[in-house]
Amino acid sequence: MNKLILIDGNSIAFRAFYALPLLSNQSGLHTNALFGYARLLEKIIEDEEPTHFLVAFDAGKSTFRHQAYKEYKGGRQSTPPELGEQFAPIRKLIDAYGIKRYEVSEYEADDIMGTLSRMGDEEGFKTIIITGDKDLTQLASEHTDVYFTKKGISDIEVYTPDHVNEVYGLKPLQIIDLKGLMGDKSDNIPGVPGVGEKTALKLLHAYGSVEGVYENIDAVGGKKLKENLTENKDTALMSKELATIYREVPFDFDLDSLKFDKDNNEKHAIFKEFEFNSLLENVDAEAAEEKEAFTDELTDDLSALGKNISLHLEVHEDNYLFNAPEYVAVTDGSKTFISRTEDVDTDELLKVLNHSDTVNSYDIKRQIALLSHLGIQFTDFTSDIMLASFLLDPSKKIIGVSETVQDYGFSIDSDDFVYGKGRNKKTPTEEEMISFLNDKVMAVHQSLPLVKEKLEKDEMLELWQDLEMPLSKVLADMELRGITVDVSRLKSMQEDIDVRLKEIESHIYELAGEEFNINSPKQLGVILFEKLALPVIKKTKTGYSTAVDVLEALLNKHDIIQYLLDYRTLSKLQSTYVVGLQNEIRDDSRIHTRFNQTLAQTGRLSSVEPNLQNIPIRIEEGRKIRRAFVSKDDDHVLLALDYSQIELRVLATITGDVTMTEAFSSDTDIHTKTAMEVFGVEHDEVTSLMRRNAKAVNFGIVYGISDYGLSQNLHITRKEAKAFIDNYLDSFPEVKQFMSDVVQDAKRDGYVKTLMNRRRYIPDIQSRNFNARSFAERTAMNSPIQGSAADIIKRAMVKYAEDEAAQKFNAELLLQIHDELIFDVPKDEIEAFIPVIQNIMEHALELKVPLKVDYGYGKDWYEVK
DNA sequence: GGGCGCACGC
DNA sequence: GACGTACGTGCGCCCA
Repeated sequence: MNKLILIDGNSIAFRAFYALPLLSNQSGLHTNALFGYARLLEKIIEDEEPTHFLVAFDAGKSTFRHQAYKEYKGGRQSTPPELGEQFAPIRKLIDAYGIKRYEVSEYEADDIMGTLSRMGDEEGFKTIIITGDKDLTQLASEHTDVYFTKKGISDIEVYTPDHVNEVYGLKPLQIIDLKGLMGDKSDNIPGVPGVGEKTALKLLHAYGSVEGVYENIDAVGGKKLKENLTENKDTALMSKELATIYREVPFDFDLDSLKFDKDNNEKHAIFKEFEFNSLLENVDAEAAEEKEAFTDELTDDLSALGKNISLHLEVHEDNYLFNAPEYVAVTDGSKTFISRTEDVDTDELLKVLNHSDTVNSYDIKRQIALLSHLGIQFTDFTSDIMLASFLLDPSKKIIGVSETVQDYGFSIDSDDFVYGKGRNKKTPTEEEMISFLNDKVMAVHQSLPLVKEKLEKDEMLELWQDLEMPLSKVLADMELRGITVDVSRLKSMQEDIDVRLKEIESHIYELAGEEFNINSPKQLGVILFEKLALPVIKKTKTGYSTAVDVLEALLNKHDIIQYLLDYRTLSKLQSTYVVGLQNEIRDDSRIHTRFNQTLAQTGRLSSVEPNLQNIPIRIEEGRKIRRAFVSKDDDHVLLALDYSQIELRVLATITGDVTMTEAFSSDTDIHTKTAMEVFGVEHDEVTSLMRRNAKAVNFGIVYGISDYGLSQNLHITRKEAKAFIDNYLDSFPEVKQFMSDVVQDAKRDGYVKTLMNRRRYIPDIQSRNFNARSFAERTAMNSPIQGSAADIIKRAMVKYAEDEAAQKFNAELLLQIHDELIFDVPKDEIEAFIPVIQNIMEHALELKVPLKVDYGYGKDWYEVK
């Protein structure tokens, strides 16, 4: 039987809001009404199993009732902002459930529901109306129940005609007469003065309706009551009319279009956004029950698979470099091979891979490394779902196959669910793994066409196929190769620093008058700002700030400060680098970092375990760490090549700024040139201070910092910083134009893009919050610059790997540090190799200005400067 | 185990 | 005037 659910959208929102304490999610949105709503929807869907569903909202401020009586619904308290902000998300929530919603000016939700319930009655539907408004009970009928939410929203009172009779001794339609006589405070319906519920019911029991009361007015007892009734006859009749739900709203849709399918929804994503963790678990559990989604044929014969396959090697640990795969799964979309790794014939597997037309996967870099554990050298993957997903929206956190394929409508168990987390960690049985991996590899396989379609639509197919995928293979090589580290150099540094730290420590204790944990900002704060009573410069959320800039401001106030600064520098070196790096050296005397290709919003890479993109260089003390990174042997050297001012060259290209383009074309020092323009002086008049200021402004442009950030860098006021930026923009009008254009683009499209079409979505560009919007604007301005620079060096890496001449050399790419590449090169090839790689880098992408690559080489990373 | 303060690079 | 201000990684501390 058809079952139609009609929800009174606004009424339930209010009920849910007042029923629950004020919750909010991490982005600061209040979510209590939303949560109550979601819980109600869950309950209704579970208990009632509706076939048709609609949520009706009040839309118009002026309905036909207002025209009849302008005070209608007057005097209502205004909606609290904490609830107001939830109305739009509530609509989003309803959409995510796949539930239709409707609102129309002129009519109220009551009228929409009244009309639909009439239509339902006529067509033999069972209809349930859910509301927090008793007026609606007038709609109860043989086929229509009215669910009234009492205190809270989960406590429901069901109004059938019988129950209306039990409660009021009336027929449902007489509710209108009841309101006509007694009025309704909440809707500002007046009714008859002096007539409350008791009197009204008495009158209706005797005379049936408002009209009946007046037909028998002489029989009405009580002088005052009769007088009131007589004097307010018009009001009573009007009140009745106002309370009458209109059941002939003209719709441009029929009941059929309200069809509801509980399995067709996007609940998972929306629960995540609102942080409804308890509901999320339900969704995951449901998904687990339905895990027979892919009931496909398992085969133990790899060679039985077709030519278009997806491969997935599974190991739970993050670090694929040092953990061998436990299972191998391969599918062609209809037959799937799954086996424990030790039972796989690796020769057979390699043969199958080599003879396939296409090999699809999720995270091919990981797969390449895992294959190498099996002695299989295979890199010829044709697609990578993970990389695609990242390109489609880099703000989406890449977690795993399950979370990614969710976007393409596949619901499979998450890794966290299968392997457990924290104290619930578990080792799944082989049977569980086979079922899990079958889902996983099938979901990866079946996502591919959808992924490609989206990439095509967003014009990123090329970026994916010709840049990110080949880059993944280059990065796999680099990770597997590692960089040689001379542990003895770190050991001797460690001993040296240990001695010096102890020495500094004793000075600090002496000056403080007691021993304490210098590494604890909390304890240090007490010493400095309470015991030594130094002035508090800055506070953090949790107490006194003891950051470098604070300490520097206190330098001349107390002798302890210099020791603290030295201690900080040395202990950072010791813990993170000298000791930290030793812990990462493997049996091959090398460090194997991993590059994350799907994290940084701008398209940059990042590096973990360890991070080799932040090895000290600025301070001599720290720079010595680089002595530990050495060439593979005495016949090799390390070669470092870095792009000079790549971001500003990109900026010159994107904006077409004439002055800047000219400066780069003639290889002028860009910071000096900037100073000349900003300060309006000749070349020889640029002081070192001017150049430093200009350099900081350029830095700000590249990284998208605010006037505040610039003021902090230069130790000037925000006003002065703003003046610098304004001067800069006036000096480079094309840059100024670009900055305003790109913000407009972001507003229009919702995203900005790089020279190679990499996107970054900027939703906050529309924000009413000044800070959020300002930040979004700077992001819009900066992302194309930094992102294009990332595109360029990535392209250089790929071109290098694909360049026949370059590959003839025995050079090995070791590291990428945003604008720099580090190679290990045979000594006898170095002179010949440099121009080849330099040329590749400088022509990775043709800009309007030349790209310039500087280089240095030596026996270790310190020497390459 | 997670949040925070801090510091390193680009 | 708004009130927190490039990104990312990793360390030690501290609290649960």
